Amino acid sequence: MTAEAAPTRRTELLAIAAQLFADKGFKNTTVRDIAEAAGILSGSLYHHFDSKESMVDEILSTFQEQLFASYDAVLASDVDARTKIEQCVRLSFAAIDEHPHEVAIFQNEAAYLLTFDRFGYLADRNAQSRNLWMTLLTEGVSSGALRGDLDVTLTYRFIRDTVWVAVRWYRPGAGHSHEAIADQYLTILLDGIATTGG
Amino acid sequence: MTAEAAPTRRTELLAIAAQLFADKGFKNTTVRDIAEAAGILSGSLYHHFDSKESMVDEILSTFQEQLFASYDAVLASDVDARTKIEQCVRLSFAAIDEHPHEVAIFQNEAAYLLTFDRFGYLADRNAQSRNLWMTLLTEGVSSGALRGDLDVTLTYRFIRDTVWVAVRWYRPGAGHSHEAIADQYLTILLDGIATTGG
DNA sequence: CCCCCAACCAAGCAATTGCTTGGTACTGTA
DNA sequence: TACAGTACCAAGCAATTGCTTGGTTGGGGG
Repeated sequence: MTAEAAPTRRTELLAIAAQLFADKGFKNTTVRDIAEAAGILSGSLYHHFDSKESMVDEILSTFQEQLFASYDAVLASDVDARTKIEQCVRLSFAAIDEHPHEVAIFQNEAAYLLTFDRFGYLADRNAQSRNLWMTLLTEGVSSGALRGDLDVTLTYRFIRDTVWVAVRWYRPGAGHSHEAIADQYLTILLDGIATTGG
Repeated sequence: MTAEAAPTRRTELLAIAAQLFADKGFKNTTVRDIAEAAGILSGSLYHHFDSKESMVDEILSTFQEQLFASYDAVLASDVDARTKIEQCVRLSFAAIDEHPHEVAIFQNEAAYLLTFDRFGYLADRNAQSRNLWMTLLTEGVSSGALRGDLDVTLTYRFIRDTVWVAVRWYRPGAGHSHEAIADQYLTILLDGIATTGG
């Protein structure tokens, strides 16, 4: 359905749609908005796509595939849990840097899109992400790298939320680099903001 | 405009609308949805409110007023910066517990609503909140209670995001209490998740 | 008994929405 | 020259949207 090497125009239109979906929301973006931004009429979009839903679908599924492939690479590597946690965090901030629109759409629209059957794969990806973090955190605790009194479920949620919600304010090429942000965040997460011995 | 002791029915309708706005989004909730949930016809809503916009407006402004009043109480108290930070965090999780719909609406719809003049006060509240946290964090750093190498702007964003985004998964009366969540979060924020001496 | 008024209904209007249909311009290939 | 395929236009339809209008109901105060 979505397969093979995409022609240019289709990809262009998806990028335009992604930006609008990210900025104004899916429901709040009309097909006429997308068409106007692309310099064509709204009906012409249906030469390229079945529906407005198909557009978000293709945007999100393509992104998720890339993202989880890079998570898998980290998991397969031969380092300890704490290092894997660090790498996953850095990787997530890098994803925000490279695909801000896609991340924003997922953050803002996932709950709504999940009410449709065709977006069930988003729930699967959520579960996959949850497993990943829970495994790493549990490993970290039992190996002694992380504090024993951690509630891993809560810690997972805090990490997930703080990392991804950064898409709301992070702008590529403005202020901090995504690497610098990841550094600061990891410092806070791992060692806290209080002075030691407080 | 919004003043004085509210009659019962109006408040009921606002509560119904708030739940729908929080669950499905403002744009994605129709006046017919609200009316149906209230057991009346959509036109009858306009006996109580000017417009759909007026409903969110009243929901959000009322909540923000309460919230910032309680922040002010903390700021006026005579304790050190670190204690004030702790109290503000606890207070925020308590707000999520007591007004989950209002918090969710503000989190999800603020960006969109800010495109209308009438919601300009939301930007003012954001600035007010930013000032509050930046002041407390800067005080904490200069008094030596917080680490000197902190980027206070980034730290402010991390705290703000992590606290408020909890509204996405926190459900009053299920699993952890909001106090327990605040405890865990403060532990992580202040002392980190790594074992000391790592 | 009358009147008032808050709360609501019944019906519908104008605008906006996603999407369809039938046709046209242009480009490359044989 | 004929043909095919891509990318688009022009026009409009059916459904949904927020909101309006004029009228009805039922309970409480005088």
